[in-house]
Amino acid sequence: MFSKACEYGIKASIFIAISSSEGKRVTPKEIAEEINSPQAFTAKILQALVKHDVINSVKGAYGGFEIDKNQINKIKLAQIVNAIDGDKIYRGCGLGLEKCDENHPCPVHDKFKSIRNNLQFMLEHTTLEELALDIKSGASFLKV
Amino acid sequence: MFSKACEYGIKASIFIAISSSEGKRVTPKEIAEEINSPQAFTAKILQALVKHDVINSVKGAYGGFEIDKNQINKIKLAQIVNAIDGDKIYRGCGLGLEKCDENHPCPVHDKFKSIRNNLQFMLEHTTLEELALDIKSGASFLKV
DNA sequence: ATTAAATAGGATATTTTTATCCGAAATAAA
DNA sequence: TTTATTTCGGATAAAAATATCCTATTTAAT
Ligand code: FES
Ligand code: FES
Repeated sequence: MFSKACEYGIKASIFIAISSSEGKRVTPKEIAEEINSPQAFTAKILQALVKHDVINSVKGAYGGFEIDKNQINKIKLAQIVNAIDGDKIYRGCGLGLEKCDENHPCPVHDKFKSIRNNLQFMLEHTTLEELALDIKSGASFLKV
Repeated sequence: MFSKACEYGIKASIFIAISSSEGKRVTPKEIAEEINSPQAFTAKILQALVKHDVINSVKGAYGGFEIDKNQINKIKLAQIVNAIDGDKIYRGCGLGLEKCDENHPCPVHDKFKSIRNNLQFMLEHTTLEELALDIKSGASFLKV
């Protein structure tokens, strides 16, 4: 469904959101440990998220990654997925035709489109805040 | 969403279904042309579909691939996906946790599960026959 | 200024997926 | 029986995704 890079990106963002809500910046090392991901690869993904203004980075000593506290309830999963995997989830054809086109649909277009719309709606309406809250309360987990 | 191999497998199966309904066997060459896929790679996928009893192969001159005429309305997309990509679509965690587990859910488990269930239902209820009919009538397309 | 800690980013390596190639085995027709 | 055609299956090759490594740059504290 999502690429590994995207999975790491989502989990990392949730962890950064939690830390930022507690006023702490975090390093790629801490993040990788918390979400059980390869550190250097995760660092690359964090760069992409910074470039797309999902998270913020502070260079130098006492630096790290953070998210503006009052942005946490505004950031949607869709932004993260879009920053890393692009919009091929929405634009691409489920059977690999050049593009998904109402006027030249593949055999599963209608059925696929409805599922994809559900996915899109979910991504566009799920905030980092709600996911972070579930982690904090122990209702969900970032690793194992 | 699906692997390339799976996309080719689905499109190939639809084309074989159409040909078989007209009493014709087809070769990997014809299939690859019809679905715009790499021939040798497609042939490998056809082998997997044969092994999983989705399609039938006849070796030797005048041989090729076919589907038992009165099976076309019984074969579900789920069988093809399962033959090629396995059951990781259903079993796997959306965020890459070791397994998708109600008692140890990832942050998107609930939301993801409902979408995945829709997908599963769609795959388990869509037959090769209905997809083949749409191609025949010109309502959908296998390439470009 | 110097130092230590941190991100940025290029280069490279590994693994997985996708794709190609070729010879062996099977089969129908001549 | 010979030949032509076709699937089967193993061995590679190429491309993409994932992962690692190393150096440069930035920055806060001393
Ligand atoms: S054309 Fe294939 S999903 Fe729309
Ligand atoms: S645990 Fe992640 S989808 Fe179920």
